Amino acid sequence: MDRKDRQIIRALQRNGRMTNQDLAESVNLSPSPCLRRLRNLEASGAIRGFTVDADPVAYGLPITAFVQVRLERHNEETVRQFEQRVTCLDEVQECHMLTGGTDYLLRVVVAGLDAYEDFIRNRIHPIGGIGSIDTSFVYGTVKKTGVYPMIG
Amino acid sequence: MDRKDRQIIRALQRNGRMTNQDLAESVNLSPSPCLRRLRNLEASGAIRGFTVDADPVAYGLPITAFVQVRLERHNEETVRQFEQRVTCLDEVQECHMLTGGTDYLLRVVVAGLDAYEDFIRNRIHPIGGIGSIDTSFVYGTVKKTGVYPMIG
DNA sequence: ACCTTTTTGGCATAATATGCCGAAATCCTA
DNA sequence: TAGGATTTCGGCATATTATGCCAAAAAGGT
Repeated sequence: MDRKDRQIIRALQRNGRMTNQDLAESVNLSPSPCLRRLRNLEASGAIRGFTVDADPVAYGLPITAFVQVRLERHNEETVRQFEQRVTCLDEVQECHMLTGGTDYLLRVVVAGLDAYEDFIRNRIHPIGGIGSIDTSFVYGTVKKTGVYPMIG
Repeated sequence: MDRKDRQIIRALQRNGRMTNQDLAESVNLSPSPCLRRLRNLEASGAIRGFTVDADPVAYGLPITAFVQVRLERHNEETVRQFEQRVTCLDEVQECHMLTGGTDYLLRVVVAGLDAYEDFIRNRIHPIGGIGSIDTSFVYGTVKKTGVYPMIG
């Protein structure tokens, strides 16, 4: 992972579907070595994959919520059960383990407030072992970028 | 935005760089109308862009933090100033406005704990008008997907 | 300075995207 | 439900792009 690899990543974070020729030009390489670097970044896991940034409202998911979850107990079985079940829920876009007061932070997308109530009651609570849930709804996004800061 | 458009979005969320021919096959269309739908989704804003999912650790950003920010006052000038300044900070990958106890939730990536301290002291605090900052570091990610749940 | 290893650039071929056309399907109205 | 208008589709020709291979240049070590 040298300076050129980071340039390639940043260029693709700005436009993940740009052609290899444009990518090569933007990092001052000819197409051949540029494509080889890209494939190496994929093979090494530095590039996990490519995605599309779709407007959730246009898609039909107008509600985004951040959900802070605390477990009742932290024995292995409770933790394992929670993580395994949460991974299977399509509404959960992310689930992170956090330092501080809460154990997990989830980002959840749903079609409406009624769908959110259904999600909490019939998807989350049945998992069991949950101590507390604290929901914050997103009512505006000031910034959203996938471009990492420059290094070196 | 019909069923096929949502299929296209979900397919591209799984692999944003798949060829139009593979995409067409996965949604049971021939390449021509599939590409036309894709271009329409881009033009309408339903598709905002394409990105690469890069491993921040491999890139050189091992620390990810969620930062909850409350402002001292909520007059227009304080809010405008905060949002304008935060948008310019490369370490800030996301900034959302939230219901509940905190005004803003930021996702921040940095090269280390010292870089985080520098970020808070020399980038965030100088903005002014900030009431409180509550940082939670990510020490594990249970799930991270860009694929929306199926609708219809 | 020499040799080894790695990375690069160019080229030929295969795969893909793009734009345009007529045909099929869908939708609206009577 | 029949008719006509509108939308969406599939196929084809052309232009653009990706891929794999080889020799040359650059980088690194002794």
